[in-house]
Amino acid sequence: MVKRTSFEGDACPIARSLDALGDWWSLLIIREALFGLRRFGEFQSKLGMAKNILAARLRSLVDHGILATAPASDGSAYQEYVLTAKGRGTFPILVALRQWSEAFDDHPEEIATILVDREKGRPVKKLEMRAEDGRLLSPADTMLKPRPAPRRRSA
Amino acid sequence: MVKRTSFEGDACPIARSLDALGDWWSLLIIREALFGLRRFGEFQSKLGMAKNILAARLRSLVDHGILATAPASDGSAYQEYVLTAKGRGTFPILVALRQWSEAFDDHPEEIATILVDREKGRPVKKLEMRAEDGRLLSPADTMLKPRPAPRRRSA
DNA sequence: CAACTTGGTTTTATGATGCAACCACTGGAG
DNA sequence: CTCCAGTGGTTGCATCATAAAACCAAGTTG
Repeated sequence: MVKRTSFEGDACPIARSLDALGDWWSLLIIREALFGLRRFGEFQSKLGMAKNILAARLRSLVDHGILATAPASDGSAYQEYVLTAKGRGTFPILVALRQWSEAFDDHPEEIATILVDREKGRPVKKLEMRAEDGRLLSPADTMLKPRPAPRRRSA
Repeated sequence: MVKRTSFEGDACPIARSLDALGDWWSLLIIREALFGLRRFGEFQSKLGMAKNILAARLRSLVDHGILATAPASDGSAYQEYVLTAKGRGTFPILVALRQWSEAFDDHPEEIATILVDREKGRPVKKLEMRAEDGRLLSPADTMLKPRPAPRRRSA
């Protein structure tokens, strides 16, 4: 098989995430969905992507439990795509991508929008990694540990 | 053009990030680099990917300023790939991907490792989005604002 | 029911991916 | 110096994914 190597069975959680949303469009679709878009045509016109690709991505996202199809909403007999909890859970990923771009992009002046706290209108703070007790952690302060064996009985 | 639509010129910072590291391998390469890998062969054997793809990805990452080639390190005349500051700055993205998988994966028991605080050996806290003043923010507490116009003189 | 919109699928061309084979250079043994 | 193994790639080819455009069916509107 020459297929595009799926990471589904991989033990690395990063690879597993990428398997679900590591392509060129999925995260952008989710971004628009978080923004309130729900309809096929809305995604298509906002993102300017080919309709067949959009259809394939939406199907994939639904299969992965990131989007769900809702029967209606505005009365019409059409269908909508709404984020599940799993889908909304990608928000930190999007924020991290955004902040990385803001911090390191070679042409930051081309970035059109900033993410702000709705109440104050001020930019949100950079994401920080903290220990359970609240200490700020750098990458070097962390390490990977094997996952503790699950309790042997089915649970 | 039928090309794989680059987002380089896009105004959305998420798209810009994805343009640099939104393919199937780049983030995994960065992950291994953060882990300490530096040599072509190390990446190749650890990730099990084709050498031509690895070469292309490394070149792309170097072009994007995420990796840099260092002349040596252990005396041998070979070359190494080391993360730049921009590359190390992707750490929150990787953590966000990892945590998303930990929180929402359908088969979490297959995840082999957990990210822990080196000092205490306890899992790191989930990433949180906070306002400038420290208030915890949910996605709904945020909004996008147009970037303030840059000071008009070249600066 | 005719025309238009919405939400797709099909077709076809091209770029990306993956594997294997091949090649250049290093470094060491004889 | 020569031979040989290991490192670090590149090149060809087969296959897959992507993109654009054409097509199409159901819903909806007049």
